[in-house]
Amino acid sequence: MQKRPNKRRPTMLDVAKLAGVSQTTVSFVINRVAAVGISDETKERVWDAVRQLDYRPNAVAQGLRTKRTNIIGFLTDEVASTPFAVHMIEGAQAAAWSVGKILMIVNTAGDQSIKQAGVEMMLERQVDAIIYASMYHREVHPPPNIYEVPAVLLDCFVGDRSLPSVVAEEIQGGRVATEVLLRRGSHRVGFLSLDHPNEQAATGRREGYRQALAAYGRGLDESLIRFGDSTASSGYRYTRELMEMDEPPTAIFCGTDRMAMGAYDALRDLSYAIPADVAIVGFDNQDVIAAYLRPPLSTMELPHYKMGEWAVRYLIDHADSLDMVPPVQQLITCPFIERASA
Amino acid sequence: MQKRPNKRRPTMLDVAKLAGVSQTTVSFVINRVAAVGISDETKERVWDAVRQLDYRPNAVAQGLRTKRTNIIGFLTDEVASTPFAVHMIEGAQAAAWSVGKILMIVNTAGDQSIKQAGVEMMLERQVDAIIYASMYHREVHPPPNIYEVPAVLLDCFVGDRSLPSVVAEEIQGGRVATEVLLRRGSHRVGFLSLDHPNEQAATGRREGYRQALAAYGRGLDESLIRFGDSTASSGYRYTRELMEMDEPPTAIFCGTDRMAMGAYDALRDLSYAIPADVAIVGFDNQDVIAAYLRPPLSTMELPHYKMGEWAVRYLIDHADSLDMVPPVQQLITCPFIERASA
DNA sequence: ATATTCTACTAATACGAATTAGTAAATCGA
DNA sequence: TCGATTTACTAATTCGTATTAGTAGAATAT
Repeated sequence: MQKRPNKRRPTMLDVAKLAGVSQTTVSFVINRVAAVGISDETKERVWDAVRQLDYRPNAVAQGLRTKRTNIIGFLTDEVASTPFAVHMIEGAQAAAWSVGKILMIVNTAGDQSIKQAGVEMMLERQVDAIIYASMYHREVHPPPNIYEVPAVLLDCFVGDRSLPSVVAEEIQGGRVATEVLLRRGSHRVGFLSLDHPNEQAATGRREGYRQALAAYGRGLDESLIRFGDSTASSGYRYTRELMEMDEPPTAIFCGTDRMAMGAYDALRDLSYAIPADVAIVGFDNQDVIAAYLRPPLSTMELPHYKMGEWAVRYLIDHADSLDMVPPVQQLITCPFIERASA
Repeated sequence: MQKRPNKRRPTMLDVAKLAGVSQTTVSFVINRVAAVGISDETKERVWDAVRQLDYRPNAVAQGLRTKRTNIIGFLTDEVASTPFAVHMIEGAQAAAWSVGKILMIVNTAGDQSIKQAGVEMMLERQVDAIIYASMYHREVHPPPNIYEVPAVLLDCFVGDRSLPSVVAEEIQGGRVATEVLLRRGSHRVGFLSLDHPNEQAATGRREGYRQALAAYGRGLDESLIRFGDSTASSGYRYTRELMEMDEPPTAIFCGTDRMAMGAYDALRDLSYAIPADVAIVGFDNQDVIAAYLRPPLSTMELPHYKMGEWAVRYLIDHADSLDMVPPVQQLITCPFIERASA
């Protein structure tokens, strides 16, 4: 049986009585209100009573009175498909915790009506702000009632840029990844691209690839590019295609680590050594995969944790001034994680 | 700029005025209090006013008055190290959502003092219940104040069984995994075991392995067992060791999918075919890995989602009776996911 | 000595909803 | 036909805290 004491929790009034002062005084002491004079002796008595009763403030009552709940709503779409993106939640949670706030999470599983209801529920619960997170960088269409409260978009953005947002710098990531490959002397750099035409995660990395090539005075050779989804199978298939060309690439930039996982298998089946014959750079730095492939995968890290942190910090620092300034569109750099594949 | 309307949200009193009734009546209508007679016509007027003003109840005020917040606290340790375990959160969230409740998540990053403070914060916020989740099955020591509120342990348990808990049936999982291997005729089944002596995830799977062997009339051959941590490197090293024995195993039960990932590499390096030469069964059914190894990995699924669901359902169904019954220790079966490695 | 300013508190109220205890008018019962 | 019900509401209170507006009494100023 659960030994749960059923006695009513003490309130400020209980503390006040025990300390022989008014509830008002208790409130002043506990909240360290400086503008009011309370003798040290009284303060001591109050704190003693607090300790004796194990008094704990009722955050709900506080919330009602002050109209601040110190709760930040966190709305996500499909976490399932991208478990590594939970680092966004971790980052946000840590940042919130460090300033005494807490996250209320609703996972909408990609269902638009639940999104709407999710925002609605958060508003009912008087969250101080909302973070609307996508599990991969793309345009989103949050329910309109999100504008009722300070909000920031995490790893996504709205078409009219009417909400602040933090996203990964996909273009820079794509560029750096490609440059790493180019720099080690590969003249033919293949590219396994994500095929979603309207998602930044796909288009940004592609643009970065193009820019790097251009910086090295090369044009885009369409025959070196393949489009697929973010799976190992897709990576396997297209890597084989690439390597079975007359003049196969000597390096491949894989749009995601999962594709890289497939690429590894294809190269192994075709007896190519990594990185000796073909160098590989991935994207995402997905735990569980990147560090454990053999050889360990060099890849671009998606700064999920940092983005999560940034989102809540921004909310906390600019809660009041949000409607005074144009919504920031923040980019977070993707660091290159060097391992052994390039 | 964020187009955030600053007008005060309407309260019940505003609705009441517009509808020409008392606040009490509005409350009765909105909450469909049957015991009180309200004419249909009046109800209509109230609902009209609600719609006109876009009235939305203030859950904080409700919480203060009713002493139920419909918030369930969810305390986790290191999510980071086991991203696939977020399915527990998903399951819990979905179950909560389906009955109008919501999750408040705090990630303690394994720090005991934060755990304590986390529970404290949740109690301050008047959560209706707390779920204390571990990212892998083991004994835990939750802060004592958790007993102040209905609580259940998720993928963990306390030594004195004083709290209800849901965990994966590790023994059954280990047994089934081994039986699958035995059934296909392998006479020598190797085992890559987790080396944590006091974690069920380790000991349970080991015990299952032993039971299966016994059921087939075999004893434990210690030479076929290796102890390592849950990484691909560890899986690689010990699989090589096993396969370089005089009489190598013809099947290997890997304590985790990550170990299996390493085992695949080792077998490939030694030119053994999976499953023809060596059959493999993993454990966890970790997304991103299991389905994408080549050949796809047969493995035991850790029923994270179900455990998460169970936890909140249990809390909801038994909230009042928790202190009347001995704490349930619920086991959830690990299903075998057949793919191509065994 | 008296008006003024401090010092150290307290009384009263508000936050937004739920709920208990009524109440006026209509309906019923015999 | 007159008291008893029933119907359809409303007034007042409560939840636990923060905050504004006071208020005695002591210290200071003039």
